[in-house]
Amino acid sequence: MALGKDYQRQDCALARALEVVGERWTLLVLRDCLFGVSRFTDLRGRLDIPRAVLADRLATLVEAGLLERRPYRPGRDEYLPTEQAVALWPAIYALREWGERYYPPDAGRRRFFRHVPCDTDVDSIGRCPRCGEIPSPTELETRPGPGADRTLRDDEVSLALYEPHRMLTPLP
Amino acid sequence: MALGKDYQRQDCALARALEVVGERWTLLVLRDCLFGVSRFTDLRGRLDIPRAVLADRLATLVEAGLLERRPYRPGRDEYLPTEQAVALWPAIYALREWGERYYPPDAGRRRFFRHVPCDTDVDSIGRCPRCGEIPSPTELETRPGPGADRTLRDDEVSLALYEPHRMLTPLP
DNA sequence: GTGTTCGGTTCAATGAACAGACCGGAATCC
DNA sequence: GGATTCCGGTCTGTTCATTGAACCGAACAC
Repeated sequence: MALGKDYQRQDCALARALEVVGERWTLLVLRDCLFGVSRFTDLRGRLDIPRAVLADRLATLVEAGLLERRPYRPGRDEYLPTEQAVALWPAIYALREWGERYYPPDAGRRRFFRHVPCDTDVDSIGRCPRCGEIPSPTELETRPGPGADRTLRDDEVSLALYEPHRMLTPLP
Repeated sequence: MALGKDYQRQDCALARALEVVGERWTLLVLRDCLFGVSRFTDLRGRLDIPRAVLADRLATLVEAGLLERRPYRPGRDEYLPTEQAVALWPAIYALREWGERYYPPDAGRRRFFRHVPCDTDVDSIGRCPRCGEIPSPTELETRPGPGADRTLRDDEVSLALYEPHRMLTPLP
């Protein structure tokens, strides 16, 4: 979100949320983090986002408590989603579903999410039709649908996501 | 969303959705439209948004098919949410809930939503505990909670929303 | 040592957001 | 019917975020 990332004088939970995750790129970064992407270079490879902006968004998210920064090798850090970021999944999923519904590819859905314990795809509100629960992403596996365009991206992360992948597990 | 409102080369329903509703102010405008606000001046009074930006967002939303522009008097138009905008409610609600949970006022929740046919408040995933359904906003009534700050705004719309109000009915 | 990759920071240019002035048509006041 | 007000914008100059490209230091790889 551009100029003035805050919404002063808005006594509203939505405005508070958007102050944290409403900036450009932020939700896409979080989506990838929930998929299991954690390194600067991998995020860069998948989102065509300027380095400076990615660095800024990651720092903002760490400060806001959505990501935890942790070295995975001396001098190299990775960014892992906290519980607060995981709690954002229903909102991300709802936006996804809306986009999938109103802007569908000709070939069909772009992506599916399966509730692993029940071996069942979740429905349009993110509920598992079998157990009736709304699973956390930790219990979901994602896989591409017929509408996925496999020619669009050839970075490592996107290639890995053309196969089924358990969410929140390291990628690629 | 600022500069470059599109996300090229992202084969992803979330990116599609954010291209439409991810710009700054857009979700707040839609939230108010779903509450029942429809006129330029009323939106201006409640969101401290520059006129030019509001005009731009409304035009964009009309073109995208989320709002319908309709004269309510010769020369004066109002903006009414379409079904596509109503379908965005689960996403807006999920973001709201996340904000309400992680950035709560000391006094408690800012706002409640009641499923009118069941006379029951919906839960954190927007479900009515009584009937088990996820109601459309057409069946919801909103009212302020103990965390609402009644001193913050004194525009007509906000004053009206300090009383219970059926969503999608004209306001103020 | 030399080269490469990673994870950034710095920089100038672009363009969106902002506050505030302006403006035209319709209704209202007198 | 003439002046005024209100509504729904547009226009203007300034501020600030985003962008792409260049740069940079630390850690390996050989």
